[in-house]
Amino acid sequence: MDDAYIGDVLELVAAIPPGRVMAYSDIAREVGGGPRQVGSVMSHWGSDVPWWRVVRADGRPATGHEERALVHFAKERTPMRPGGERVDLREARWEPPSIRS
DNA sequence: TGCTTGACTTACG
DNA sequence: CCGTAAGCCAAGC
Repeated sequence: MDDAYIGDVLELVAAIPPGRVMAYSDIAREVGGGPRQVGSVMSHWGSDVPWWRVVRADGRPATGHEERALVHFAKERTPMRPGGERVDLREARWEPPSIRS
């Protein structure tokens, strides 16, 4: 768990556009490591980035932050599934532009 | 060194 | 769709 890794994760999270989200597994595939590591980084150093734009694989917000995340989702008009508890990943999932040609 | 833990996933029934 | 079980990666004790 080095600073470079932490920086990569936070940087990527900070790059997620409003109204869009990324799953822990998505971030893990981008920066390396596993989803749990990404979760660990977020829990320790994610307080100053748009953490609510990082959701679980099923579209539910991070454990322990469901309520606060929903407020932000409503404010950003994030596409939600019927029921409003989970993000509609099909619509809101964001792919970093770093894939370049 | 070995076991437990955690902002997680995926596979199954 | 829901709950359970197993897999995973690294850190903490």
